[in-house]
Amino acid sequence: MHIGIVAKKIGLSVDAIRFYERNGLLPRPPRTQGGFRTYGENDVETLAFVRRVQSLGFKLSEIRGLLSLRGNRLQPCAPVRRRLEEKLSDVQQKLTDLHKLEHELRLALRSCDREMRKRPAHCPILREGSPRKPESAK
Amino acid sequence: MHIGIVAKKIGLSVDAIRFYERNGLLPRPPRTQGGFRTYGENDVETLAFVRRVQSLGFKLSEIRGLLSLRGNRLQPCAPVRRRLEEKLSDVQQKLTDLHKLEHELRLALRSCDREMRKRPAHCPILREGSPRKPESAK
DNA sequence: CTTGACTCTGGACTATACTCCAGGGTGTAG
DNA sequence: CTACACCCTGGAGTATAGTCCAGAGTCAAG
Repeated sequence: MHIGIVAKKIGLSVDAIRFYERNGLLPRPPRTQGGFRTYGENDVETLAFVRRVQSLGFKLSEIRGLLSLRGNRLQPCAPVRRRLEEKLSDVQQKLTDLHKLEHELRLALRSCDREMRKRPAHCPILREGSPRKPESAK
Repeated sequence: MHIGIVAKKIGLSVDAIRFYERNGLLPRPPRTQGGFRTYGENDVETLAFVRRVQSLGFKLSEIRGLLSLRGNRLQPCAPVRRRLEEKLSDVQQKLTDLHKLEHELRLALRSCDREMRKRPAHCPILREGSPRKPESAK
């Protein structure tokens, strides 16, 4: 299979596949005399695996680590589990942060609303520190 | 005030302040004969504002927009409100996405756990597509 | 005036995950 | 054999928010 076929099969760009190869996410495939890459089914599966764990929030650098586990004859669950747990706790941290942010935004909106009813042309958010004035006093 | 003092006051690096200036987040201050930037209190306030809205999740490019509102004599709440709402809905979208991701990760962990009890050396995550084998059949 | 701390500019570098390009070569159907 | 689609390499570019650097100049105290 030439690279374009593989790209179509898994919904990646040709460039992305070559990029993965350069970055050690896909082994260097055999070439034709002319230098064209020739892929087999297992390459397609590798790429599918990459996509899947990427959708679980793993970065390419982390996926490299997973792929090396995958290359062993024994495929122990434990290290994978550990990585999944780490990722889960990252996600939970982000959720916490975003919840806080949501709260902050709601507070800001509320302060906007209160002020808008009274003095709609004096936004309390904007007035936290005012811009350089044209040299009025002193 | 020289740049270093301002940097210390608001907890930014000197480089960051110059970076903000280059990117239109801070007006170009007057200079000494020797070319040193000289800042006033309003610059400190502007920078404090930048930090604050940044902590609300706004990017520098968005902050530029807010700053231009801030420059008006009238400081209408409505456009600020609109931006806050947009940001809130972005955050909510991200929360939704992350919740989904959390769910996916839990599923993956569970499938790992089930398998680990039975065949601890055959991770189901890794086995979704297997690596290139040394040319066995065909 | 000397010294030491500070500041100036311009440009390169960081990480992430790719995309896009030119200028050339290859594969294959007809 | 000729098209034409496809592929090759290497390098540049994208967005984000800065950091770090060299080499030079400046400020303020003593």
